[in-house]
Amino acid sequence: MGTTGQLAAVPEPKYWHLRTVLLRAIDTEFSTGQVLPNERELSARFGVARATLRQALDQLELEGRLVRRRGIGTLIAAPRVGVPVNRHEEGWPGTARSQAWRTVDCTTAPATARLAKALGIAEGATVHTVRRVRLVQGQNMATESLHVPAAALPHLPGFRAESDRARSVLRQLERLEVDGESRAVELGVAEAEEAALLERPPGSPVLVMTTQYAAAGRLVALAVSTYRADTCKLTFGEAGVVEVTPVGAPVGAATGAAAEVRTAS
Amino acid sequence: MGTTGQLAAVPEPKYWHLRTVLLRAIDTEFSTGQVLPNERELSARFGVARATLRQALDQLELEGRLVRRRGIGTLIAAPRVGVPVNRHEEGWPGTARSQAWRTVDCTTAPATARLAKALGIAEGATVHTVRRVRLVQGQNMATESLHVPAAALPHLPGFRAESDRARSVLRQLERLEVDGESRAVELGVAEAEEAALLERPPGSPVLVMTTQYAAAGRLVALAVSTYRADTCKLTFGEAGVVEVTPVGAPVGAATGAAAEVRTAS
DNA sequence: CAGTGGTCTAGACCACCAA
DNA sequence: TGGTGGTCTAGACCACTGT
Repeated sequence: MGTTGQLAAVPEPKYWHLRTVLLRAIDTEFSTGQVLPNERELSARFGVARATLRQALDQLELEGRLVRRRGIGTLIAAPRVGVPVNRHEEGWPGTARSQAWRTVDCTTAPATARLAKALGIAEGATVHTVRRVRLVQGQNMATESLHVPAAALPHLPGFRAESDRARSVLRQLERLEVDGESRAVELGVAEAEEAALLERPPGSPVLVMTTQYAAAGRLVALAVSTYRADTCKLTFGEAGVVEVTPVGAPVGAATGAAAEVRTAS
Repeated sequence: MGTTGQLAAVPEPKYWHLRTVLLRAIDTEFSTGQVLPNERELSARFGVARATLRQALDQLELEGRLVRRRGIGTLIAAPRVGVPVNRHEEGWPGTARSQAWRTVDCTTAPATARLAKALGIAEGATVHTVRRVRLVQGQNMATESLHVPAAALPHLPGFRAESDRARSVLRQLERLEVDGESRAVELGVAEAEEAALLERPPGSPVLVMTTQYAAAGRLVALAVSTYRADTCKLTFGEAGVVEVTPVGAPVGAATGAAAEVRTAS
């Protein structure tokens, strides 16, 4: 970024060209955690309006390359964290490192039309909903709403305090023999409470993962998880693949490198 | 949207409030394919600058609720298409409905440092790369670069024309007994050629899926796929889950409904 | 051609943070 | 308090679309 940033007259928009220039600078002249010059200076240096510069920064932030902090500055982001979303590794309550999840609250209420349809139950049927937050490296990385029809948990003890009920629901769920899950992943934005739980402003991009858990041919749970898209990379592992040794290196070792192939090559 | 759009003094930004108002209008007063009033009229109606209105529309477009077409207008988007990304259903070359993929080109070249690391092979080793485009309902929904070390395809016939070579690589790949795959999904933006293949402007959000295929303990292929985030919802099915009948409805039937649970309950 | 969204500008003020 | 990013404005011009 030593140049004064000449922006030749090109057919592509200025902000896109700017993004490219900045991206190269990030890759070659900066490292994680460093702060970029402030927006007013950058826009002056490149001879564009601040709004145009910000459009370029918006792109780079969406790509997870920058983090902007009000009052602080614009920093180079750390590479995205690979977050395993396999039930047997992380997702299912109580399994192994389940400390990663922190229960926020738990409600028991009749299903709305929407929820009933998604769970394949009658509208108004009782459903337990556990909201949780997933912590990765001490950071809130995801929120989840876990919906479980009361009918799927026949042995649930009677009324309890909210935190106890949440525990009970999760424990009962563990005992079911879940024999399959089907998932969907799409792009979304964090709204009010969700955004607050993720410690991000409303409108922040998230990866929305919808998981249906089946046991004995029945749909026993529906989880809707929202992962911070800026810092997360969802990884779907298969037990069969991990730990084998390919031509040169273990498959696991290549996992990190694989995601970087797309850029520049 | 009958009101003149009073924007009370609220702690939240105008564009976010606007988004909420527009979202409700979209849900209640418009249907797929309808065109919204133009930006200048909308901004006047809500008493904000056009740039502010556009910020709200940007959000709704990111959520896949709107489609903006230059020269035409802003339309209500169709619900996202669920795209199966299971190897046995769609992903693997030649399997079942493989007509869905159209080969763009095929190159054979020494691996760059980056690619070599991701494939676990030596830098400079020969790698076949097949670029394909995935068609869903006649639309280009994804691009893919499939990297295969030449060493993994010992029986590949000698030199051929490009299109023939692509076919050969895919066919050889089918014959391998792939016994596992591991995936990662993250948010990205479409760059130049990629954007062109997806028929979207540069900078459009995409879901980047990185898949490693293993056979006999070796990493035999690396696929980097970019799916249009505006119109795609990636679905990961499991053979075990589909076609069972839960309490009220088949699991499959609930798949579409599940994704809508997040909004408004 | 007239109408649409896409880009860009120059400036203002606000909310937040560190010192 | 001074500096940062976040929001908002009013206006201009461009690129693309259909008639």
